[in-house]
Amino acid sequence: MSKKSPAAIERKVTIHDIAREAGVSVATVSRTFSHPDRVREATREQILSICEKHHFVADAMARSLARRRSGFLAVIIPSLYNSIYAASTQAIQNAAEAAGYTVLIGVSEFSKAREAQLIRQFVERRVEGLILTGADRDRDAQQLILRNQVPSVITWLIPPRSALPWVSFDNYAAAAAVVDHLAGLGHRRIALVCGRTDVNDRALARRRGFEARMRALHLSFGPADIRECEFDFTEGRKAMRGFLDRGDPPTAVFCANDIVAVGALYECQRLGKRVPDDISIVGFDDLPLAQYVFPQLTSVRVPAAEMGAQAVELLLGLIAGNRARSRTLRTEIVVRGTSAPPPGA
Amino acid sequence: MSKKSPAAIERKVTIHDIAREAGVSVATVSRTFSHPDRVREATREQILSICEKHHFVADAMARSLARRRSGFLAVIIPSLYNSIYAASTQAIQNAAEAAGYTVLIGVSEFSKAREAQLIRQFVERRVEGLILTGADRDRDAQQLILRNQVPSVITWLIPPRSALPWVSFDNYAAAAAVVDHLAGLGHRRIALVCGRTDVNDRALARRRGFEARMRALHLSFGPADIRECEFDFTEGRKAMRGFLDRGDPPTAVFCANDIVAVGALYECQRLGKRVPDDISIVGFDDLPLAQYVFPQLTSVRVPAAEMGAQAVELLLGLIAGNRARSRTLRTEIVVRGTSAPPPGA
DNA sequence: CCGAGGAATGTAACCGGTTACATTCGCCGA
DNA sequence: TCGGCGAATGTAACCGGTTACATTCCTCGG
Repeated sequence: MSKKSPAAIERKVTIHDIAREAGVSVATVSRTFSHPDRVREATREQILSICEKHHFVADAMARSLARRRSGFLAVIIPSLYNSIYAASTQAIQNAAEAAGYTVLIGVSEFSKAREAQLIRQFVERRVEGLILTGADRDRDAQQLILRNQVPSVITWLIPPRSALPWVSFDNYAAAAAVVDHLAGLGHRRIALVCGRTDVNDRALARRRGFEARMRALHLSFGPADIRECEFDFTEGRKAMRGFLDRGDPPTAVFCANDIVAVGALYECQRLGKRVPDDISIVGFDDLPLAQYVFPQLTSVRVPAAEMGAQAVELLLGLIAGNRARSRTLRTEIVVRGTSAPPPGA
Repeated sequence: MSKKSPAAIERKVTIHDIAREAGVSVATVSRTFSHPDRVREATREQILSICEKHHFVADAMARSLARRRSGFLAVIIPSLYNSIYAASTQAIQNAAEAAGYTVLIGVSEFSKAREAQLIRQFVERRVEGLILTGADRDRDAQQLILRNQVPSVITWLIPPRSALPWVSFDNYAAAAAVVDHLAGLGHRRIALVCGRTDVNDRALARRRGFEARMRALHLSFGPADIRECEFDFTEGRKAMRGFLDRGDPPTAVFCANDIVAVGALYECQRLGKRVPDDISIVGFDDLPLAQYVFPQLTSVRVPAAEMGAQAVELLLGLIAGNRARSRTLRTEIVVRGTSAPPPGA
């Protein structure tokens, strides 16, 4: 139907063009989209058909500016590689989408500087809300959030004391529960492999939980029983190797991350150590991966998707002006094939 | 220094506020950020210190509108769970960031409708460039891209014929190479497990490559030798079970995805089939996971990060008005412990 | 001493929408 | 017949920046 116009030179069509062609004012065109009920049906249909004809797509940036609402929510996660964040991020996406928001995803790569940069970018973009991972961040970035009063929620950690609300499970308690599980099976010598506590406050919380419960149960452990490393398969192997090389290796190893746990498991198998007969291994996160290995990995299930969804819910409340009500979610140990009583028990 | 003003009522500070306080025009304030060299140093420093004092953060949306440049690049991937996309996406992020762009990530969840919706959103946001996965998409969405002349690049697939340029490896050839590898080891009965070819044109390309090379080598195969399924561990187990239950199972199984391959491997181990002695398995993507299992998985390495980086490079060229030069990247079979000559060879 | 010319800054239009308020218009009841 | 009222639409300011062009102010050579 439509005669081809010289597409090459065609400037982007605006509501002014539409208004001119329809013989109405820009206000009417605008209303056709924003408040259709306030435009007579005949007018509306005529305008819509002209828009159709020119493939008009309204400029969301201009709209955001005029409405003083960006329509953006942002989330910052440490890594795309660890698929545990996929679950929470996807849940965030879905919940945000349902509420009409677009989600900006920032990946900090465990760097405070990078995270600060992302936060600044997001504030510049005037995100309406922000979902953060952990609570340990650059001072200026934190100030930026507070001063600009960007509604924010902390996830993956219950912050010790924070100006910001949270939706998270309790890393400290979850780690302590793993110690209970292993001690309950009869283990006395339990080692820990966790993330780098200097750049990762979630790892720190897990470590503290482990240490506290070990002490409470009068189970002795020394510096050699605790290893910090990146979330990496090879690191898990190395850590396990380190334990096994000792004169009196632990009978159980708690890896505060499944990838590391699988690395540890692999190393045991390579060295002829039977899991769980000779040594028990417990992971954390309950990634799909935990079920892919043989024997399947005992791990701590974390409510990632639920956390994401609830974080958005809380955030929407904050944006609407409600008071913040932090939420603590439950974790659960999924006992599978890598944890059993110690040898000779 | 600064006297506390009633923070609660404080409206967001704009360049007008800054200009007033500094006794200059808004143009000078704007220039202080956009063209610092065009402002006298004394003036600039005074303005900057006032900005500092009020924690002024320029509004990126207003800036985008005025400059007619959103500063957004967008990428659409099918899933966050498959960590192979993490690598390309991260590379895209880094390259885009380096060029001063912010990346919008869209997850289509293998749905054409969802993808179309994302594309529309991105066009509304006036993204300056778009990185797509595959070439099989909603007609209207495709039209939207073309008519609005959004610079775009297709990744993960070399499109059969497309108006859009691509940066990808060759799924068809890579699958054929796997057949060569297995046939070279002496296998004659080779089965395939691949993704759902109705919603995934990358899976289709792999399947076609498999079929073509099998025929070229005069290796017979029937419908029972090919299974399509989701990228899922359990699906891999089921598929392998299906093959093993037959009277004459294949001696090699090519899984066009590592997750599925690991599922297949797991099922073999569970049923007492030795890999690779009794049966060979080859995966695709060479995820980190491939090295986590025992024996380690033979798989096809795909240049995900390189693809992402080059896609951005091409995109930046397109945005700058250069002609599109599609690029084809190389894949490589990484031979590990799951592929060997068939029994009795 | 004067005018040219460049540096610094100001003026105001503009980006593409939204919306408060004003205006127009038709209909209805008094 | 007329004022009032609500629905439909128009007018124009505004969102918060950018920038072309104009203006002001110096410096300096002739």
